[in-house]
Amino acid sequence: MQGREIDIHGLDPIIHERVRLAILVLLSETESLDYNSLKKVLKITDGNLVSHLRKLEDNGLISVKKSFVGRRPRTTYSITEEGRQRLSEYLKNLKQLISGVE
Amino acid sequence: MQGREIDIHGLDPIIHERVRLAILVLLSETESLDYNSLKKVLKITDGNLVSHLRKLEDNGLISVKKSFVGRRPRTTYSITEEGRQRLSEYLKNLKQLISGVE
DNA sequence: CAATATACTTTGTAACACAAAGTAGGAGGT
DNA sequence: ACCTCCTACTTTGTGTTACAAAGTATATTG
Repeated sequence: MQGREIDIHGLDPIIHERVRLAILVLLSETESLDYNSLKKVLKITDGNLVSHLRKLEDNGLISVKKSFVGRRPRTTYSITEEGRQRLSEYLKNLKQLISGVE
Repeated sequence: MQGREIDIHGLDPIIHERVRLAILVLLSETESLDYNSLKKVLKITDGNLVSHLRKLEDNGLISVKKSFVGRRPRTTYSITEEGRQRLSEYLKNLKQLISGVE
């Protein structure tokens, strides 16, 4: 217990939020995902999804590309290099925290 | 990506908070911890710590015992059986979410 | 008697998550 | 021409939250 290292401040609050963590994980696994795919997978409301995406974008963790498929708009999200690194750092700290439970 | 199962709602919001998660992990590793040990390990303010402990207690995840050592008060915290189970369930879902990154 | 320790409570603030409803601009159907 | 649907939002609102700072009661130590 005294030898146990606990660093909650290593858990980036921008990343440590359920929806945003899920988005980053999803984006880290694929090249990119569009808005509707994210909405379907995450099962959350539009307002909710958009605000989390905006926060991730504002923090430089994801990038956004707007295009058209036929005449329909498509917004596509990708994780940035910085996002990948910060996610990795977050996961390192998270795993250290939860390692040894059970 | 379409086969990927993502269930953010399986991540209990009571547990999914940095300080509370850390407290539960710490308590799951030892018999019990007193207030001051928690404060030292977590490096947070009193008000902050107390409020998180209260929330965990109110939700039945930890139990609280008050005693005296000499004439000094000592408050001791333990994880409950329910807390252990809910932490375990939370961790199962969390690990599933972050598995496969990198 | 002053300072320190324990374990809080009170007060305040700024941020946050989330839902519900509304919007624009085009597509497709009748 | 009209209506509904789709995408990707924005706006508005509500209730909760995390957190810090400061104060408190009780007791011990210097």
